Amino acid sequence: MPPRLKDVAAAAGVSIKTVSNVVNGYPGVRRELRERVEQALAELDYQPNLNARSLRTGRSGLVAMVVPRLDEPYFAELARWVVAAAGERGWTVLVDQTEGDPQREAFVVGTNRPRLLDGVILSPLALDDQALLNRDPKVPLVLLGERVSPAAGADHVAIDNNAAARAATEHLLAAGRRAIGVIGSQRAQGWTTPRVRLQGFRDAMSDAGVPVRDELIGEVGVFHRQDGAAAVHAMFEAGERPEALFCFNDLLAHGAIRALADRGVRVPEDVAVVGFDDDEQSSFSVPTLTSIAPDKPRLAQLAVQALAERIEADEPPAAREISAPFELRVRESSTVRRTVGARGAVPAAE
Amino acid sequence: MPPRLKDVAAAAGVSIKTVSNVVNGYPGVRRELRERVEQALAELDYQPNLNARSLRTGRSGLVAMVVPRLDEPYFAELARWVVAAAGERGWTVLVDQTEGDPQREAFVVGTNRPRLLDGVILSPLALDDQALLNRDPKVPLVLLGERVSPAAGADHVAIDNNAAARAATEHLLAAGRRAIGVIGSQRAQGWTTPRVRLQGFRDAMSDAGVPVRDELIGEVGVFHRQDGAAAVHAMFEAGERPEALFCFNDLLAHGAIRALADRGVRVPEDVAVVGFDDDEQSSFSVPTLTSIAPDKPRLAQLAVQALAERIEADEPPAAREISAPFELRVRESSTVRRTVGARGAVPAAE
DNA sequence: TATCGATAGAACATCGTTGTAAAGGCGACA
DNA sequence: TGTCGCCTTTACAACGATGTTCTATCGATA
Repeated sequence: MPPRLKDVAAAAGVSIKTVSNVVNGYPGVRRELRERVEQALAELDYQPNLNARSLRTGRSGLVAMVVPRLDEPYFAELARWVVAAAGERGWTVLVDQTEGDPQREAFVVGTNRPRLLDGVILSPLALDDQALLNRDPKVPLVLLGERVSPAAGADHVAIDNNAAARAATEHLLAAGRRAIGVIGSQRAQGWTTPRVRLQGFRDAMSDAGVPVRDELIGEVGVFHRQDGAAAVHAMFEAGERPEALFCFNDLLAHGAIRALADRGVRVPEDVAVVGFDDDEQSSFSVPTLTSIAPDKPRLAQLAVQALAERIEADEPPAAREISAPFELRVRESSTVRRTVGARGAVPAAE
Repeated sequence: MPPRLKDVAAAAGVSIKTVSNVVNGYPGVRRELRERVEQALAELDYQPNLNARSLRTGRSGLVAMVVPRLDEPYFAELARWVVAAAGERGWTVLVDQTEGDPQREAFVVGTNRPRLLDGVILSPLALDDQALLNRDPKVPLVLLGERVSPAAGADHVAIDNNAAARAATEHLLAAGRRAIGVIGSQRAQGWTTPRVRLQGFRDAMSDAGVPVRDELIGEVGVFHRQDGAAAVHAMFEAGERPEALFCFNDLLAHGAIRALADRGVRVPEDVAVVGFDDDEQSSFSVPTLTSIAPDKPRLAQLAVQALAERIEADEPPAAREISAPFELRVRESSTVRRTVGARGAVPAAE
């Protein structure tokens, strides 16, 4: 029912191919004809059929952004920037969620969602090297966040997690805290992000000559608020009294702060808390949360750019390791709370 | 390069169409042949080319979920449920953001993203009736959330905003608060959601015989945290001292609570706060936030179902008004705070 | 004026799939 | 044994777009 090239061609009195040439901006169409065709295009309100075009050309202009869960603020914010960056290239983004299921992640990279996608940006949680090696090497793939083996032929875009964890820890040390714990270790799973962050923490503690107490390494199942709260309760019920907690993401930190409030423990007076991701909420929570802020727009832009290069390349290029900057945003949760009643600075608008 | 029906047919020694029949589960293929074909399918790891299929059938299995911003928790949670509900129907969801731009919203409904989509679920912010009337009536459309004119030939799925606002207000009245304000009025824009919620508030106040003071109607530009904070600061700087604030979404409420903390005003002792949307954060904030909780999984399911019915119908059915349940979740921000030091109940896991 | 070259436009095949219609095989009945 | 009819399978066209090849037209030059 919608107009086709054929209809436009009939209206303008030219061949189908000439209309196609006009639509695609090819040179070599006489001005007079071009104008006639353009008028017909406008009159019929022609819209190309993308399925037909992509069947013919092999390009769909569609890329997938795959995250564990859309309702985790970090991924939602990241997705927002990826959609924006992809839009600038004329791409449309299809967002999918894996719920952290390894099978679904493997599916995403293993089969080119039947030829519908030009490429995939994946934020894996559970994906292991094996699944990546089994993947279809024809699907341009960029990993955003979690590191997997660099041998897998996919670019990897992330911040330097070790350096970021060190920065967070050094900040707490500089504030005079010694009994520093972490929330977010995941010994059970083989995932790399928590491992790298934990290593950064240990490095900083070791450099400062402060011992790490294993009892202050809080284990979690996943990185959600309730896991952060549960880890804090477990730690305190075991009799531990940390002076500071470095949480491996902001959700864990908010859960931890909530649990501390439930126990009547003051933040930051009794326990300083630092998070990771700098979710927007962290600028508004009570107390506001000190956090590692990855440059999300830049991460998204780099991922989209890397994907574009892979899509356009004839031969799959070698896997690259691409790094984005981060910064530590110091807020109330790790500093001495300002006097109650004083009007604080308005949190920086993001 | 990937195998086509043609390749499978050659491998199995049958015609292309027979393979197609097997792939699509049509009856009337002899068992022996079917098994031979299935084996060939498995050996070649055949995946149908969706572009070709959809060019031929006119169905793509792709629907769009269009929201203002993915990083607003309410929309992110909703999107999560929509993706899940659509997945059960075998659909893939393409998530897009309008940033609240009326032109982009109009574009979404005005042109069938060149024939790529089977349908659209739209959470509009700024869309007006005019744009809806101009839309392409061929694109199955379901509106999720904001109400627009029912004449526009699109189904509308939402909770009863007036009743929800009344429930929130009555809860504050029942707690003995009288000087109740709202945060989230948007007189400038013509959007309906804030208008309906404001009306529900006025209705409840009027029913209770409590006067509404215009100075306590907080205007905002958009529904973000910083707007909630700014509205509170403006209200207090004008010398107002409300006993309670009904915020039109949770982001506004979190911003408001932050602003109250900056001013040394206690929540809920001095000011009770109620939000709307029941974002996950609201179960963990300090204080936890009382909020209207729309049944999001149900909203998503109803929207997907309504869309499916529209897609399958030959004639566009009449526009329907579909309602989902909500409930008021009472938490710390509107009740007397429990004694500091006591261990509170663990927030209900979602 | 005749020939050549360059350029604009058209005809055709093709991408991978599925609907339609026709062909093929088989058993049953007369 | 011949014919009819049913059921399975095949051949063909079509969805809408684009790359390739070929033809027609025009102006310029000898």
